[in-house]
Amino acid sequence: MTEPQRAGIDWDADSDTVARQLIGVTLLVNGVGGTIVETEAYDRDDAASHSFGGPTRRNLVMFGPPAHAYVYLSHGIHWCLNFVCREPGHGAGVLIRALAPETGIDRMIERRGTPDLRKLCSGPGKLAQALGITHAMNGADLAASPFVLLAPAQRVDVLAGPRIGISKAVEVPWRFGLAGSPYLSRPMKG
DNA sequence: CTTAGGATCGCCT
DNA sequence: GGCGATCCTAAGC
Repeated sequence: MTEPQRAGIDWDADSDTVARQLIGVTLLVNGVGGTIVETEAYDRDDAASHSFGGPTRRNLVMFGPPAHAYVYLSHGIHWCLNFVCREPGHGAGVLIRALAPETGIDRMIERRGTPDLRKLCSGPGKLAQALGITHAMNGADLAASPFVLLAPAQRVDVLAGPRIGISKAVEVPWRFGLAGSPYLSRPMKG
């Protein structure tokens, strides 16, 4: 096994900085994945964040060390993948909302039950299903198997806008997307 | 113990 | 654009 190229993320930075850095990074889980095209930042002093109000049984991983996976069940149906950031104990994270399917596409089609490439990973619940993310990966180290993070091959054009599906702090522009990508959960304005 | 409400998705009109 | 699925979490009594 060759050592995978490191993505070079500054995990100790603010969650919005990390969310922006993650656009263009290649994410593989057990060899399946592609280029991250959409993320959202969440932080402790953020009414829309699970970590708002301090540690609980569910959000405990958000208060652990950075560069680890925080996985939660949404609406009793969908698993969603987050990357913890900032210093240990802070309670910040980045929701991985969409990626461009590139590696292990057959496996993703099988898991999602559709051959439509645009429907494989264009949303946090779809992405988790396509990559085989479950609660078993909650708290897992992103620097170790089954995760691989690779730095962008070239400069990326990142757009920012309001986050999706929340009822508080709706105007905070902490959603980031790769400009022009057909694999976003929804188009970025501008 | 009870209950309201989700960082979503897909099918319906 | 609207809504039901489905179940866990956290807060309230």
